[in-house]
Amino acid sequence: MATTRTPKPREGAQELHRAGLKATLPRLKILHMLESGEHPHLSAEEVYQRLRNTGEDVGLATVYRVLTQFVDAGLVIRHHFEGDRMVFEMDAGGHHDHMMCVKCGKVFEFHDPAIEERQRQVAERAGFVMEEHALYLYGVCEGMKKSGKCSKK
Amino acid sequence: MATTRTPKPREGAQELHRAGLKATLPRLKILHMLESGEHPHLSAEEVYQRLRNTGEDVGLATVYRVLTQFVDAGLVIRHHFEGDRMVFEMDAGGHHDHMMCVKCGKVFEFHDPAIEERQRQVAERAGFVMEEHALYLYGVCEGMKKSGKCSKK
DNA sequence: CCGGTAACTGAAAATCAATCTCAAATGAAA
DNA sequence: TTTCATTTGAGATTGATTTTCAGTTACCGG
Repeated sequence: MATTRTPKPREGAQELHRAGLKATLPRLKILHMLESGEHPHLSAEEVYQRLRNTGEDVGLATVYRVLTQFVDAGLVIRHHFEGDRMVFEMDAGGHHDHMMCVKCGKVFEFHDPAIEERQRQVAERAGFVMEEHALYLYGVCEGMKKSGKCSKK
Repeated sequence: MATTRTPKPREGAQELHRAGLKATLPRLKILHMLESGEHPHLSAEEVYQRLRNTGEDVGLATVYRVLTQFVDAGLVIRHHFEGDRMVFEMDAGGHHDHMMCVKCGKVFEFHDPAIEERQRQVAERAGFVMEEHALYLYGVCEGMKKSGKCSKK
């Protein structure tokens, strides 16, 4: 009766196994954090800090390793914002590009089929087989335009 | 009469002064290298190496400093290719985006007014004041598709 | 043409993000 | 459980870029 095994998040385990990864604690924790959607875009450092703040004991190296594995497994997408450290985000399927506020770091997402199509055409015209693209817009978000302070970040 | 490149770049001095910078040897050398257009996209390391190969005696730190000053002065544009080191290019005025071969590193330039316009619209719709954007396409260039070897890089 | 002075430079040290190393810990399968 | 390959954490390492600082150099005034 007292089969009280650790009452842990068995949910994510499936996902990890499907990806060919053992369902270890660090991996489950990180997967959870990204899936929660509370902070869709996180750097390795940020993931690390948040885990620590929650009292978890994971190494920074592990965070980097795991995030890279998630990217390789197609679970997560990695972004390289201008000059910034890299940030990670769950791959929810629907492709989208990003717009970042240079004042507060807030990130907006958007998708524009017309732009996508033009990109394809441009690549083709140049004799390229396009594999991927990175489109980032930088500017000042509504909140920062006036108030000078932004809710996010 | 030979209107070719001035062997001793006294020309650049004007440009530097206009930018509020003293016309020092390292700066003139670097400006010249970028202006020559022989290699439109160069990393700090590459600029440094090329200078050394020409027998010039400049420090790597100086190359980095000068390039950053040029960027701040609006003379040069800095790019951050996916995960790569940053590369610099003269700001010739006409804006353009880049397409890079993931096999050989060759860089193509292109400009698509339609894409630019859509970007502006997207930003506006999101309440952003767009300041800049970065659009990079990655793929396999014509040369690499077949031969497996590319003239460039 | 000749200083004086602030700007500039090179070399070495410092930073910073990201990766690697390796012994210890852990997951999963028998 | 027992085993064994995988995974982890801490710290060392790398590689790019930045900073520090003492020694130059460019440029303005005389």
